[in-house]
Amino acid sequence: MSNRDDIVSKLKASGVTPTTQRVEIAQILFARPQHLSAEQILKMVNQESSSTASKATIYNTLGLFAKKGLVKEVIVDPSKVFYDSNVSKHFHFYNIDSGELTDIPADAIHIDKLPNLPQGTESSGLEVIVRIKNS
Amino acid sequence: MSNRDDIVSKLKASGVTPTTQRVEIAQILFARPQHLSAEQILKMVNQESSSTASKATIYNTLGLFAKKGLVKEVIVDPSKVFYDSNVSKHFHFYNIDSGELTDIPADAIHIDKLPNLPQGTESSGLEVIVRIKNS
DNA sequence: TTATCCTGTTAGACAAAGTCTAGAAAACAA
DNA sequence: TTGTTTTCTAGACTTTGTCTAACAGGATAA
Ligand SMILES: [Mn+2]
Ligand SMILES: [Mn+2]
Ligand SMILES: [Zn+2]
Ligand SMILES: [Zn+2]
Repeated sequence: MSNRDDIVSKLKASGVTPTTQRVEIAQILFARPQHLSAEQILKMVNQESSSTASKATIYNTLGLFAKKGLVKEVIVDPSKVFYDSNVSKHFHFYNIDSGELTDIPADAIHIDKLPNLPQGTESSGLEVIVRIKNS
Repeated sequence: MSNRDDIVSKLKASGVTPTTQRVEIAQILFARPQHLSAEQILKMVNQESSSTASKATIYNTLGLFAKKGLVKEVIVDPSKVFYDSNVSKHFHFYNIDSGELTDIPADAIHIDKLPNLPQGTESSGLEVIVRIKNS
């Protein structure tokens, strides 16, 4: 998924017009499963890449990707959102000392008995976060 | 737990000097199990109360209460932290449409098989968030 | 071709949450 | 009381993220 044509196809398949900026951002994100903040992506686009993108475009694009299901927002740190390029079911360790976010495979946690949702609502995602600290 | 003396005892028991401002904030928080943001508490202290407190004191106090285990920070909304006056084990629904945070009793979810923690780390809390939306 | 339209990008102003600083006020100890 | 420490405070500051209004550039119509 690091090939430029694959990225373009992936965006098209999700109904996202593959502009220069979006393809740049997607190439960074989809190079491998990872957790990046908007600020990190902004820096990466404007350092390692040929083309550039503004802050507004970074946020617009990440919001669009999230809406289209291409990335998942992970909210574990009050100071910034992480964008996760792995959208398959999995959970997270969050190291509160280092700020490091790491994956827990879906099959490493088993949840039986989920509660009934409140009236008039439907599920929009299940999150499990194991906060850890250095010992 | 709405009695002023009880609040003072509770703070002392946790090693927190019961100053005027801390007792005010604690009275609001511990009146019942609830989820409040720093801004909400700031407003409540300066409207419904005899004494007042500054923004810095609200944040200092909430940080202190969290460190002493009197409240639990709940991070589900990227724009603000919720302070939970219920520190016993339980989980949360977060309605992304309304911003409402509600409790899931501990016994409504059963998790067996928790993953091994990464080397050199220890657990600091397990969070389960069921994101919901209005249907 | 040229005008018009539409979508996306942009700089930078703006908003909101939270942190920090330096001085004032309380609380405390002797 | 006097000296010492802790707490409180206003407001400047930082950071993340949003908004606006202008602009670019490709598609399309005439
Ligand atoms: Mn924020
Ligand atoms: Mn509960
Ligand atoms: Zn992940
Ligand atoms: Zn709760």
